Amino acid sequence: MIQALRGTRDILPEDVGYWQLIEQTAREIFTRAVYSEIRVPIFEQTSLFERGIGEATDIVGKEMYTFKDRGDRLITLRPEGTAGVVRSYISNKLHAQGVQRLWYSGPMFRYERPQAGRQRQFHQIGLELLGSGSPRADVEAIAIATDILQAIGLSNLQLDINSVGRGEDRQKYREALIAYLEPYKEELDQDSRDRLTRNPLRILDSKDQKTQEIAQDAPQLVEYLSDSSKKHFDTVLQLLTDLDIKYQINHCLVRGLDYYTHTAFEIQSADLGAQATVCGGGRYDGLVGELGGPETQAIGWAIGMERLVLLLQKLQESPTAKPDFYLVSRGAMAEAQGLVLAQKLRNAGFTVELDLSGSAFGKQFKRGDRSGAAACLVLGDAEAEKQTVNLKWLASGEQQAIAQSELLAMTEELKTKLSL
RNA sequence: GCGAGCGUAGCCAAGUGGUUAAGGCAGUGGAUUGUGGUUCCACCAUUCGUGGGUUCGAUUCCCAUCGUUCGCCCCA
Repeated sequence: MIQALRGTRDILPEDVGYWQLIEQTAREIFTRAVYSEIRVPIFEQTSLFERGIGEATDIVGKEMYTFKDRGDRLITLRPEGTAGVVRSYISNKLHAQGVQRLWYSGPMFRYERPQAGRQRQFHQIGLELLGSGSPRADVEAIAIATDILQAIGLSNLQLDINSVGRGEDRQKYREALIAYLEPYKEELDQDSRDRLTRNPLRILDSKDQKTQEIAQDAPQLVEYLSDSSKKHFDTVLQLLTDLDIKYQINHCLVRGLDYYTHTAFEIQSADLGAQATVCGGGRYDGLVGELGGPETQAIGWAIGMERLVLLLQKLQESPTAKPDFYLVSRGAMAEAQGLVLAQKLRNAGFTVELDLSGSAFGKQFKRGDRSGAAACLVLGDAEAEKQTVNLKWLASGEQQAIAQSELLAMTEELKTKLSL
């Protein structure tokens, strides 16, 4: 048997309702803030991600799906959305049109060990706001994220926020941190020792007891922030308070992608396992310039769809569509008329499920009942002969014979009855 | 990339080194050849993820492999 590749998953009809709920909610909220959808390619030149995300990051170093195509081009399946959107912003000179408010959704690919809430092909909805350095831009972006999460019914979420400063601030801090930690090298846990040169900021977040103690007295990133960066951060926090968005400052919060500057944030759920982050993002004022565009200030985030679905599954049954009518028919003439009637009702705006089995009426009713339909439409030889149809409301059992033409003429009445 | 657990039907599962692998849900057919939600009956795994080994004999023990779950790492 051919099985789906490791870390990929089929989203089956029984679950697709969750996905549609999330997508629809996000779309509405984006639209209200006048964000436009952008659709960019799923694969790009490998160098885009190397330059954008950073050569030293885990994502680029060991998680990308990279291959050569038949034309010998080095290609990578996108591991995240921002680099592609920024590339498009530059290629299409969108910067010439002022501030760009964009959103996207779709699959991303990372070669990781799968576990709950982590797959190799996973899906994100993301926002990118390009062309503004205002703290209000940061807060608008964050507010849209919290609105979406709230609108789909999630609570018990926590917003962690930090400022990672400008690239050069962070570089200076990084050096100071390494200088501080170096003497303790032997006392650090194995993971942290490995991170010392690669990603020292993450050491502050280590779960190891001893490492925690050492990290207590380490220099703090805030001390290295420029005055303007501090001011920006303070304003962001003030604006969040104005919007009544609760947050927690987390000085250890750093993001794994090199392009972040100033504001960095994560939204986590306590109801997930180790993969608790449902939304992550931040400001990336250097990226557009880095990739060959004009210096442009920007902020963005991405939501992990699979993780949201996991949370929703705990909260509610999968939203499924129930038909208004279930059409029961038996006999050649009746079945032909039934198909025509079903189509006409559908065109009039009703959802109609057509029983194709040709089995006994009893069986068809049983299936009709299970479909959750409000009513059955029954067509047998007798009805076909007279061009009528029996309308049976399943809740009450009440049944009436109606001319087919009349049924189609009473759509308003039916819609009222179905509360459509 | 590292550590640990798991893998019996579409789903949930019981089971044992020995001729025929419980049960439930779902599905299909029938009781009821024109009327559902209840009930009853029948059917539904030559096979226990896959490959190899040990054994007279393995779904059961061992190894490998694939998948999955949890944690580390990383991240959405």
